[in-house]
Amino acid sequence: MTKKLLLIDGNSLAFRAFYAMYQQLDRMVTPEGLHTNALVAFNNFLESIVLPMQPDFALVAWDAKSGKETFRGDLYADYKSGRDKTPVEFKEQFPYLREMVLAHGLHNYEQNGLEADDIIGTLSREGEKAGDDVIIITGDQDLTQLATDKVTVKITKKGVTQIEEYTPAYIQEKFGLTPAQIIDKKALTGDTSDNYPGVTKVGEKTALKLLTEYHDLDNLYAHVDDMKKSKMKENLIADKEVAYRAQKLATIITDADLSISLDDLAYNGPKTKGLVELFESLHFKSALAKLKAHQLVGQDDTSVEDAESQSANFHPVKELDEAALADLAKADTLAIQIDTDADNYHTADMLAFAIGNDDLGYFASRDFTWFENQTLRDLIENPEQKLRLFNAKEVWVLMHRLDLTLAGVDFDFMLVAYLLDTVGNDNVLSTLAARFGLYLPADEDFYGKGAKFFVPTDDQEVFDHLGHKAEALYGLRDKAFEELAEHKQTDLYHDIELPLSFVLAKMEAQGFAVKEDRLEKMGQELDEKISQLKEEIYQIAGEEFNINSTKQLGTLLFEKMNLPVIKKTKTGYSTAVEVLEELAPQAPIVSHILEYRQLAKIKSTYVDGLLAVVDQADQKIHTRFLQTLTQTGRLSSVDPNLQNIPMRTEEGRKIRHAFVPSHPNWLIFGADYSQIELRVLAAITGDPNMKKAFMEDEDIHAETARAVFGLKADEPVDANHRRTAKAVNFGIVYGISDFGLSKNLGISRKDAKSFIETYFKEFPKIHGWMEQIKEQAHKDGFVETIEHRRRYLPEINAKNFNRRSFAERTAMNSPIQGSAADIIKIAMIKVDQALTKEGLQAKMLLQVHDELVFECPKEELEQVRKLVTSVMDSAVSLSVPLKVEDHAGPTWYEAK
DNA sequence: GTATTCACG
DNA sequence: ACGTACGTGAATACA
Repeated sequence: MTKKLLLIDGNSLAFRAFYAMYQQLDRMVTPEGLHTNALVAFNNFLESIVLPMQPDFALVAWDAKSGKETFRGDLYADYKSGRDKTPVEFKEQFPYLREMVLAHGLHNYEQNGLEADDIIGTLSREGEKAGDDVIIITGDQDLTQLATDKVTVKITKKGVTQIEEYTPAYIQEKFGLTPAQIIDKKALTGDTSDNYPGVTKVGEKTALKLLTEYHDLDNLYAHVDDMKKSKMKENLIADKEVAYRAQKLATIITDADLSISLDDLAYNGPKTKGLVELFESLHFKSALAKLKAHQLVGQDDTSVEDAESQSANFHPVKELDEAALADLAKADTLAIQIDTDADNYHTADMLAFAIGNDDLGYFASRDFTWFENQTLRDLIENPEQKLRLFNAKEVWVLMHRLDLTLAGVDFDFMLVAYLLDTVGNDNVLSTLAARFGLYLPADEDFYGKGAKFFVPTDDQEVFDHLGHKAEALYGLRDKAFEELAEHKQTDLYHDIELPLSFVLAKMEAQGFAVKEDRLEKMGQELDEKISQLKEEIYQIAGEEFNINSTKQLGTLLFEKMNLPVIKKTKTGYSTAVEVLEELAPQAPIVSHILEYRQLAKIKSTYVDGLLAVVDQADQKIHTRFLQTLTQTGRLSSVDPNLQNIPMRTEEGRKIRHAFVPSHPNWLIFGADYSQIELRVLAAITGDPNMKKAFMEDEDIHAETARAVFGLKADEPVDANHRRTAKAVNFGIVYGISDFGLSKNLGISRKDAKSFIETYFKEFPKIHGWMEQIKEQAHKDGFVETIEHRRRYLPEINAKNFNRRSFAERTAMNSPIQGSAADIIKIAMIKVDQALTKEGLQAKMLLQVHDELVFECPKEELEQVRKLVTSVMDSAVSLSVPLKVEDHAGPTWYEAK
């Protein structure tokens, strides 16, 4: 059988790898200070390109370390000179690249006096002679000269994992040249990157023309005297020696004397132990996780030698039976895992569950009628039996669907992992467990994703998958709690996040009642207006086009109508609102487009979008709050997002008319914190001027205007001053920059800068805090909220100005936004407890960052109002009062 | 899958 | 000199 020989151009690929991930250079550093971007990309290359090839022989060729001492350097002193110095961040990765090659089961080779090309050239001819199929992988087009019917040259394009295949036929098609002519083309043109010249004034085009006519360099010079008189002819004759020197420089050696032969290059697959050690030393968490998980699933074949069988460390997983359940029912502590076939646990099908602990073992089943069994029901509802799981909120809702109330949760690994590190959190058990050195196959690998989702037909495989997850959860608890304690986050977890997850679960299960007919009627009215606008737009444009396409709209406005280009995106013209608003006075079509956009958005996202997710069983919308997603501690809301229902425009706000109480004679009640972020800022900075404004319950933006514009205490503040001051306050909360403020206010950067300076003079402690929090971030690498919620800022010390600046603004914003999030979370837990304690029927439905929405019987309104507002404004004790405003009405429209 | 736009706090 | 305001999710177009 034909053997496969793989030859890799190490230097050119490593170089590509380094620059492919150059943007991430600052982020990819080991604790020891080693940059790993090229290593990561090179590893991806080896895994995704080399591994699947399964060659019989494989070699990575490297340039000799002393680059100049090749015959090419002797031939031309300036060969490859004038190149930029190799960055140290790249150089330091070289030794590890070679180790990586070995660990992946390939061989390294380099030889004094030779470049990687020459090694590859020589071995490719040897392989060809031996009848092998030869594959060369490189980032350098020069190697295409080696292509033959048996030798394919693969060149990476864009990074190192996308590849273009060069066969002689493809080279002919693409360049119009044979592989040998590629050398002669360079003889004529020279090579700027290797810094040697060709014939004067001959470039790509001329060379191609000459080679088409004369085929090769020798033939060209044999006939050069017959050429018509021209400057080019003179140049060719004058530079004949230069051309032949360039030809030699460009020719890859194919008969070098190497101290290895093909037989030394046998490839037997990756060396698992070596890879594990390397990945550990390089802190390649995800590669390590993948590797170990791979072993666990048992997908390893002979290509992996001495695989340590980690799966032996897991208990066997048995099918649940009565006897086992009886034992489990007596246990104090258990881990539980339930798998579903989709993310949305309100509607997903439950696939299987596993339960157990290290003493009793792990048991699983695909039969959910087990949850009709009283022993299991009692276990789920018993607060004394401590459960360890992943995503308590999800499990609560799933149990709720089975008419059970989950109790006794002690350890929710998803919450804990989020609190420990929001940055690395992906809400996936397998990757989070890997951070603790515990390796599991990922659900995506086990089930597949999207259209390829498939539950293995072998139940035992499924039982193992779930059982191992349960066992991982059981084992992770102590170590994870220990880290929580080190972060001083134990209270944050026990007193805030864990109780909150049940409050949220109840809110989600409760749902928000929706009048579908109101949405439908709005939809019809919108449709009419939208088609009218569409007609008018087509009329003015003089043609029909897709108004939703920014590309087509851009062509119309900026090419056909020649309107001025205000802003560009990376793919073309920007047609965003601020651009269109600026253009509107110049062309009447633009205001029509703006109106069309607004209405189309309302129709598609809100009318159609919401109608599509109304639960037909109860005419309610059940969102999911993501509790472990945002970097600041806020919640987010999906499927649908009920935290961005329109409010700012009347047209959009009407959507809220469709959100109603779930019972007749009930009301929607909303309570929101007034200026919570600025109050938090005043409290944590302790700035006396800002605190005073809040303690005296002044209009904060007006007071800011007085301070910044030097007005007297009783002087009236004009609207413009107040607007400016408000923008400055916003800017302060976002981590101010003069650029951002100037853009927002449409003023010069100089003016913006002077506003900020005056602001900091008037509120000196705010300035002091801003400086201090940045310094702390630089020192610690993270910032914290009032409840010790932590946000790491991996780019706080980046060399790249943009990335570093962004991290610094984040350092200022996160403690403010995050502390506000802490406060409303505490309030939610307390409100929930108080409503229960008072025996009220009112239900909390939504949280929108600084606002809570309830439904309650009309008769309860006054009591609920007092209870909610008082709990909210006393949720935490700050040196600044919290203020709560409230509204009530028959629909959500009126309750804000 | 990425980019753009726009809805909210 | 650098060139961005902070935090989200969903719809649509387009490759």
